[in-house]
Amino acid sequence: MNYKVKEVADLVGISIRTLHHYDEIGLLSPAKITEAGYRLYSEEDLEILQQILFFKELGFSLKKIKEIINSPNFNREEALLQQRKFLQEKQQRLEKMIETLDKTIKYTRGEINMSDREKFEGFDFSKNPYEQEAREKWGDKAVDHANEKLEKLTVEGKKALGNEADEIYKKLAALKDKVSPASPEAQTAIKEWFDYLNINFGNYSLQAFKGLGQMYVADERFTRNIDQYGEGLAEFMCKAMELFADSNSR
Amino acid sequence: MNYKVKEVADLVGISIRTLHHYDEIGLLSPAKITEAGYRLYSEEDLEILQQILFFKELGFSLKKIKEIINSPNFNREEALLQQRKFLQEKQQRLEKMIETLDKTIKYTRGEINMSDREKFEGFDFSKNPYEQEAREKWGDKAVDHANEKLEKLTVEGKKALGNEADEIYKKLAALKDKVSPASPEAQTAIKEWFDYLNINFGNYSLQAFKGLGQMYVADERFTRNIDQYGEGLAEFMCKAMELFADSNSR
DNA sequence: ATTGACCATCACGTAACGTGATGCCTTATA
DNA sequence: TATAAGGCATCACGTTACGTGATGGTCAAT
Repeated sequence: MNYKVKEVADLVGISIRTLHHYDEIGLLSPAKITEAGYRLYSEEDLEILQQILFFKELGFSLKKIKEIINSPNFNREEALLQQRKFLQEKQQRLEKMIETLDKTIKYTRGEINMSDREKFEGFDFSKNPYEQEAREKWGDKAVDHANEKLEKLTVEGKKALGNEADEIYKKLAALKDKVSPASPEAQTAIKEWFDYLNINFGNYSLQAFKGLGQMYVADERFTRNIDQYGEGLAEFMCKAMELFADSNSR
Repeated sequence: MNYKVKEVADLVGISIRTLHHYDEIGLLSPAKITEAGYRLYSEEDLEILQQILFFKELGFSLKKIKEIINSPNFNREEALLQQRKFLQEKQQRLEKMIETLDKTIKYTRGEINMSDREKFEGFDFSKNPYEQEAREKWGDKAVDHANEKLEKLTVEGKKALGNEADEIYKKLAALKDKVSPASPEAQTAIKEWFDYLNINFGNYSLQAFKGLGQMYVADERFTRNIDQYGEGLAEFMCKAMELFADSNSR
């Protein structure tokens, strides 16, 4: 049920260091940690890891992957279907490269002629060709949408005093240098934030709330907006939100 | 006829910086440089670049690629055929990943069950799976390392008589003007050489053995050393080694 | 003669780990 | 039950393959 680092590494064919790294950057943290500090990965962790590796195969950066799987409108099945499509496209690219290769072989034998352009058909090392499409699905539009609201709450909210969000931000900004994210004061303020979001925008699950917090630090646009209330506020909130979600679930 | 950096970059789909980088590390330097210092790439340069990118697609490091295409026994057509094979293997890996993906989709829908092992079929992010094979074809550090020792064996071996290597060299030197490299006598002596190398230095594949033979004539230092036992011995051995490798591999 | 697109060379930055070094944990075996 | 081997953890610095400006020369067209 619970895998240790080496077991996971051997099972999926990656290095232990890679797992450490993913933990470090918060991309994939093990479900449990023993008293001795050993990482224990659950079956669900494995499934997230699978997702991560599919995206990696497609050339996404870890940062992007993190954004995607933490996106509020990320959907497992949709992602899998999308990845299927991408993998097929990649296969076609490979097919084209093989054709180019075949032509080149004939060319070196002097059997045919080949233009310089033809010599590079199927090649595309420029940019990740899938990113644009993925961005439309999970990235900017969705994020922008959430961000728009947030911007109203931060930038304009600053002017519109008496705004509840503004008050909460200020309260948190004042707390962030004095107490830890785990402190009762911070957790109380974070609960206000949680309730505020649930009243004003759809309903946030604890999981989604935690994900949102991670977005605050993962996505620059959020970070910028939030940090207007004080440098490091985004990070402080992220931690507080995670703690809040973890301690209130189960 | 002559392409400037941006033209190459656009044609191939890589960045200008990449070309600069390849020049810096001596992987691909332009055929010409203008007075003003502009890089001008020839058609041949493009073909080398194509080779480089094929290898890159297969996950080889730039260092490895440099070693390969500078290897004395590098052969353009052979490389292309090898790459074709590798690309096809990669395609199959992708195929497997897609199958895994399909299974996973069904699995998330609860239609089927899936073991943790199955969830990662087709994955292999561990090591470059093609490197081993390429290593045998074009040789690598391990071979180079053994070659250093070999050099000592030829130079110093002459003095340390009774040395087995010395005996084999002498036997071959005596044969080279009397029989052909394909003769049973020569092949028997060459087999002794092959066994000797395998006993004394790691294990030589037949491919590596053949490559080593080609090195004897391609690299002056080897030629000089070997030919101390008799003019033309290096060439004789090269042919004998190639025949030995080809007839024993089937 | 000037402008704008292109070229060059630093030189520092970054991503995704690799690679020890050092020390605690655990488990099979004597 | 002791002990040794193998696994795990955390630094912390190294590496690969470029990205990203900054700064300044070059060239063809206006």
